[in-house]
Amino acid sequence: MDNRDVPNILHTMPLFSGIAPSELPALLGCLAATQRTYRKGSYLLREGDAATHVGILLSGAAQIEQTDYLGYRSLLAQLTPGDLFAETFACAHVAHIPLSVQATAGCEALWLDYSHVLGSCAKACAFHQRLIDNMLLALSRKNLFLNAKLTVLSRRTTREKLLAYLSAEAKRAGSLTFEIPFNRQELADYLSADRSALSTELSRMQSEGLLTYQKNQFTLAQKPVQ
Amino acid sequence: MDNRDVPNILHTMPLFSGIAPSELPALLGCLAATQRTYRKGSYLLREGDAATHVGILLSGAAQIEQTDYLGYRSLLAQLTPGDLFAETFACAHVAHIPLSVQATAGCEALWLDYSHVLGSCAKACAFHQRLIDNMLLALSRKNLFLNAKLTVLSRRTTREKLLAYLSAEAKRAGSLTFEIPFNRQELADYLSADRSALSTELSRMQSEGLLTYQKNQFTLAQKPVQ
DNA sequence: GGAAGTATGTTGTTTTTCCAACGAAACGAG
DNA sequence: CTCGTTTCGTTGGAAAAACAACATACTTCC
Repeated sequence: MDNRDVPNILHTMPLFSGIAPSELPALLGCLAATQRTYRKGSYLLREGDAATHVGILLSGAAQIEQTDYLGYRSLLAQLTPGDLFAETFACAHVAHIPLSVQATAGCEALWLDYSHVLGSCAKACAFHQRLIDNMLLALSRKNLFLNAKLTVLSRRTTREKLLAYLSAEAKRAGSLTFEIPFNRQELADYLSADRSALSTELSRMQSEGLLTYQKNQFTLAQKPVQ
Repeated sequence: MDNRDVPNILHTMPLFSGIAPSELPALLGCLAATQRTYRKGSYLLREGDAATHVGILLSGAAQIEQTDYLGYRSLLAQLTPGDLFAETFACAHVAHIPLSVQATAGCEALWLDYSHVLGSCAKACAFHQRLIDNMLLALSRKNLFLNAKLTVLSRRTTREKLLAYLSAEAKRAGSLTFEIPFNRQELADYLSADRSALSTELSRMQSEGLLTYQKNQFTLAQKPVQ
């Protein structure tokens, strides 16, 4: 792949961080990278396809869908340029992709052969190793994110979910006072709860002295002495 | 590390799968592996420790604990011999471990320096690459597991959680009839629901014709014609 | 076989959440 | 400033889940 052909967006992707733009063409060559264009409505991946490649959305938009055994479809994610997809299945040696990726607009995707990602190239290039590091980084970060969300969602009541979420945020901020990146509706969605019930629970907790808040700024009360 | 000193359990660990027992001593040397013994009650890792190493529990038992910002402790996992721990933080380049690992019995652990895991060794050994592959495999498998659980837990009602879980199991089994690996209490725990409410919901769904079950064997009804 | 223990289902009550609807406050555009 | 829009809190009734308590299998172990 010629230097001029390397899409700009790759330079800002976490997957290629630490790799000089000048090295990218050689690396993409190593990886047997191929680029394809898709029309709106066409499929980048179909359920059952072999999980041999890692995809990168370069431009346009696409969405990930899953169909359960009864035929009900659900939307798992919206992809925007720079997003990686299908990487988990390639890494996990899953034979067949259990979901579909459909273009919601005309789009372009770059495909990397996972066996080339993993197998060190004949030239044993240093940036190849960096790529693997970045891949491990991406997977483990996603892991941490999923774990954090799971810790919250495994609580049963809205109050417990809130306390789990807020104390995690306090720990991250290193302070009992902190801001959250969600508005009420987004927080309710994150906690899988109803927005109005969430509002009610929050004001109840405030009246009980568990916490105080204004807009997105929360302050947790100290742990009561036991 | 001498051949005789390689703990047997390593030979059956996914992390070392595909690596011949005869190669293990050299690999462990590459990785600067060190072994330590811990007394019951002592800590293998304390919150705030640097995340530079990956741990493997060789014998005994330990548990992973987390303390939230208010000082409440919660138990995250019980470790048994062969379990990997702290690997996500090392891979994710998290500076400080946000949890503690305490020995619940006398135990032994093997520590691998993550920078050695990643950096290919001077000898560019083939089994080193296999190790990285295994690490990616482990992380992505965990990822798939967390994702599956999250898909279920993000449903709000017990009925929706059940349908999400059961249809995922049906898809995995490739049949509308399948067995689940949980008893009722375990299923309730997995779904973050109450066992008796779960039982009630199951029999209600059966009476509505959504599914049938005996013990752990479930059969989902066909999707109703729309 | 029988006793003890475990797993599952059932029932009625209490608690919590959902839902729909509304009002107040904040915000932005014209 | 005013009008529309969005966000947030509040309310009351409906729905769902939790909870406690008990009944009924099914196991296991002696």
